[in-house]
Amino acid sequence: MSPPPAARSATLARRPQRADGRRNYDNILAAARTAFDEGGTSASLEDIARAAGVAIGTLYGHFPTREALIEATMRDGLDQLRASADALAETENPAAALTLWFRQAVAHCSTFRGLVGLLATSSYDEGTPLHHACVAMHESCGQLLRRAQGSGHVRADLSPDDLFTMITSAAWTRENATADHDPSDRLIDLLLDAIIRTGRETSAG
Amino acid sequence: MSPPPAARSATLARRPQRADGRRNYDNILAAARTAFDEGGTSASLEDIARAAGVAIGTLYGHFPTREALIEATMRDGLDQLRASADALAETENPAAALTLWFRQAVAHCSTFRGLVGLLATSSYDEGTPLHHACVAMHESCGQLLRRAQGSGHVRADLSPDDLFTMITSAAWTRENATADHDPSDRLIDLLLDAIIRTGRETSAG
DNA sequence: ACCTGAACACCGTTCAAGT
DNA sequence: ACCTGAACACCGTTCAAGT
Repeated sequence: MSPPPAARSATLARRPQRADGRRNYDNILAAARTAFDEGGTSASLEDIARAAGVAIGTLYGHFPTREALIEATMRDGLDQLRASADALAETENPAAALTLWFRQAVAHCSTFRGLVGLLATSSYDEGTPLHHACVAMHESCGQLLRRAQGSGHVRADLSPDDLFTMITSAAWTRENATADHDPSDRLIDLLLDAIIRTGRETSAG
Repeated sequence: MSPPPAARSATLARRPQRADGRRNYDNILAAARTAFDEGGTSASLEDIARAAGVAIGTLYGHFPTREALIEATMRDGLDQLRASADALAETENPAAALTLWFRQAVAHCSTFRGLVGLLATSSYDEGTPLHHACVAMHESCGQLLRRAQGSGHVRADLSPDDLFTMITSAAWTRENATADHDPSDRLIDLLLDAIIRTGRETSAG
């Protein structure tokens, strides 16, 4: 009765087989990155198609929804973020690993204006293109958090979800920052201060 | 050479003198509150005009920009928030006053989806309709913060701007919450934990 | 398998004409 | 002073026709 697994990811963009399709796909993605970078995730799709040199129907053929296009532009970056968590989980100082990854995660989530809002709503909404990315981020949060808590440097009552909320709220603050005034770094310091207890057991508890 | 004070607030909506205009103004405001409540601050202005029983031109006549309309729907609420800060500044427990007002401020800033984003960008952008509200909030932050810091219950390196950033980030988190999952209360607790030091000097330091 | 662009729907905003 | 609604511009989205 339930839909096959493929149906869940039916809205996800896939790089086409044919050479001309792949070229268009890549051009649209490149144009989208530029447009989202300048105008946020609500940038005009017609402008993106025009900049990519394709008809608007071609854009929709590859990316059925705006969110699918956004997801595709972020896929590599979010894969990198997960890889970074895996690598940091092997380093010697769990608290330092957590704080470093926290800052990386905030940077990734504030890549485009509007992105973090999508991440926040995708987190508990299965079937959205960005849901998978949110699950991956939760897993990375848990991975680094458990180790940091095990070493006694991070308050034990903190959940991966708490960490995710802190990251997205800081990313939203950065998203709204201007060159003149960016309170996000200070907010990150305050948030990390709230959860990290330095100078406890030095290492292997 | 600089424009007269009136020019600054030229974009602010004013309740008209004539009876028919005042009736339309009030109807538009009521319709806007309903629409923003349901669809966020990007709700259709044509729908609002229709619900208010006026032509679209009438809406623009009273509220030259979307932001002016949003500001008008929030004016009373934000005045109340300032009055609440003034009242709480007279109570005996400065730390309790600060935490209580913090929660009230978060609630006000998350009245409509999209509002807090406007507040964040209006904060350092003079001439926007909501700038005055942001200045008022900063003043309330400073008022309650100074007293709480004076009593030794709040870390001394915290600025009114830090507090404002914390409030908006929590409000954004609430804005994106669903009935199933609202991490904003927990985030508020973590943020307040980060700045409040309970059990120090009990009262008059 | 993929591309095209006309067609439709919808909305923001302005403004000349009205009372 | 205030109201009206047609007019224009712009964009999202679909789909029949093409290669």
